[in-house]
Formats: sequence, C-alpha cells, structure tokens
Amino acid sequence: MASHSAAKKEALEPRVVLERFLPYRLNVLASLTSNALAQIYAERFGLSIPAWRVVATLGQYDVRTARDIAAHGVMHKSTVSRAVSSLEQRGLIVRRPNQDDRREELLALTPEGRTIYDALAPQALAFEDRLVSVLSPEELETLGGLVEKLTLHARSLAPEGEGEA
Amino acid sequence: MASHSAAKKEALEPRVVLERFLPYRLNVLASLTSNALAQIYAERFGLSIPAWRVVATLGQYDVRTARDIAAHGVMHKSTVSRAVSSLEQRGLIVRRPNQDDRREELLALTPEGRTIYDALAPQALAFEDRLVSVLSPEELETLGGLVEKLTLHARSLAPEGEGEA
DNA sequence: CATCAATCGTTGCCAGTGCAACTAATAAGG
DNA sequence: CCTTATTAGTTGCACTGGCAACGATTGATG
Repeated sequence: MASHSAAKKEALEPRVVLERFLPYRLNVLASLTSNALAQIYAERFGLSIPAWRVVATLGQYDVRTARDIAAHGVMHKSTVSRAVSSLEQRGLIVRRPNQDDRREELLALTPEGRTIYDALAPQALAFEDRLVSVLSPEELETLGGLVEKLTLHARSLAPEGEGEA
Repeated sequence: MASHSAAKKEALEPRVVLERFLPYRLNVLASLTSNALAQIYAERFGLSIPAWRVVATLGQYDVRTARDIAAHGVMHKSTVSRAVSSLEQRGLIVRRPNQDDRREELLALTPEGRTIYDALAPQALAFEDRLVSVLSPEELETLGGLVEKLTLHARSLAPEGEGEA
C-alpha cells in the first residue's frame, strides 16, 4: 500500500539508525559491562555469569529459590538449575527442600560461598564505581530512574518468562 | 588492612544490591528488550540476533566489512562470519572482495535482503516506540546521552575486542 | 626483496544455553 | 478422594557462540 519507490514522492523507506536505536545500544552497553565484569569473577573465581548471579543473589538475600533467581535476573530456569548444580558441587551453596512445599528448594551460600562473595562484592562495586565515574551523582540518579521505568515497562511487554545470560 | 569483622566496630561486609547494581540492571533490561525484539525477526523472518544485526547494519550503511559490523556491535568475529555465511546462502547479502585489500570483503544487501530489511525496519522502530512510550521526549533524550557517555567509557575500559550476542 | 608481524575472515572443537519433555509435588474441581 | 491442571526443578538434544588455530593477504623492518 505504501510507497513503492515509484511515484513522484520518492519516499525513502525508513531506516533504523543503530546509533540511536535503543535496544541495540542497550545491548552493546550491557555486553561491554558484562564482559568486563565477567573477567573479574571468571578469571579469579571461576564463576560463569549465571553462577555469579546466583551467588550475588544469595549474597544479598541469604535465602532464595531457583525460581526467584531466574525470574529476577531474566534467566532461563535450566540455566539457573545448572549453575546451582555446579555451585553445589563446588561447595559454595547448599540446597534445603522447603518443607512447606517440597517442590522447591531453598538455596543459601555456604561459609565458603560467603567468603567468595565477600571477596567479590567489593570488586564488583569498585568496577561499578569505575564505570559510572564519568557520570555525576545526579546523572547516575537520573539514569537509575529511567532504567527502572523502562525495565518495568519491558517486563510487561514480554509477559512470559524468558532468558539469556 | 580493612575490616575483618573482629574488632568492636562490627563492620558488615559490603553487599551488592542487585536492584541498584548498574551492570546487572543493564543486562536485565537489555535481555528483556532483546528477547522481545527477537520474537519479531526470528518468528517472522527466521533471523538470529547476529543475523539481524548484520542485516540492520547493512540496511543502514549499505556497504560494510564483517570486521566493522563485529566491532560496532561488540560481537565476536566468528559470530559475524557465520551469520554472514547463512545470510549469503539465503541470498540476502552478497560479498565482494575488496580489490584494494583482498583480505576483507565488502558486504551488502541483495534486493531480497533489502526487501526484508524494509519490512523489518518499521516493525523494529514501532517496537522501540512502544518501549520508550513510558518516557517523555526529554527523558528519552537524557537517557540517550547517558547511555552514550557510558558506552564510550565502557569501551575504553575493555580495550580488547570481545563479543557475545 | 626477504622476513617477520599484524589483520581479515574461516573453521574445528567444546562449553554453554534454550527448548521441550519429564518427574515430583501441590492445588483445584467435582 | 480421584482426576486434572499447575508449578519447581532436571535433563537430553540440538544449536549457538566463544576460543584458538589456521590460511591468505598486507604491512613493517632491515
């Protein structure tokens, strides 16, 4: 129906300008930060991205289920399941079946896991500080609010649980 | 040297609050948008994320090398190489050796590739509109500037070319 | 020129991950 | 209760994608 590059109007088809296309830019920025951060916990602690996320979640919340972690981090449940298995084998976390609902397992860091977390957390925060050092406190505050707003909206756009890492 | 949870100060080890930890939040947001966008070009056009990025780049720039696309999108060169092969087999792009430097190949969309791009671009832009509909024009402008600033800085933090997708 | 280094792109290999099917447990409905 | 639907988590399978080694070409050095 629309323009067919035939009539006199010569209406150019719209182009996506990647440098201004937000999904693309967000992915590039996320990749850059993710890769840089991964160097820290991969090289020094042998943690994959999903494993780090599990450790980070349990470090913050002490006890969570795998499902919580997956939903919170937009990861596939199988991804979390494997990360949990590997962390358990390494003795960094423990699983305890929830007696009120024996389908789910409550996860928590072991003392060794906590030790690693305590070593990692300052480095992660230091990395974040370096990353945002180009922003003023006000800019950082603004960015946080905008990201939050977009994330809430994006979650509503994709109701089903999906993931990556 | 620092706190050892021993003295009278009882200094709690620092914790990473994921809801405020920018790398995590950026990844969650990028995953959400990426997954939602991928539904469009995967289901309707059978394009993977790397393939879509190649098509999008060539759609915008007409001619680029694989290396350009990889560096621009923070993708591994092998990822781009395979996406290019698959797109070529499907007749969506053509490769032309650069006679000035026969190591590199100039990539461009075929008419069929351009047709797909012309069909995809409006949908991608419509998705972006929906995504940012929760932001005012000023907020969007602000966000763009902050993302740009952060991306430039993050690229300098990770000098070596790395990738994902 | 001859050699060595660097760069573009490809490919074999393997770790990682999404998907779908599965088990186990719980909830809902009759 | 018994049946059916739903949910938490696991796993086989296939595919994706990163890594590193490679071939081909170009550039840099002497």
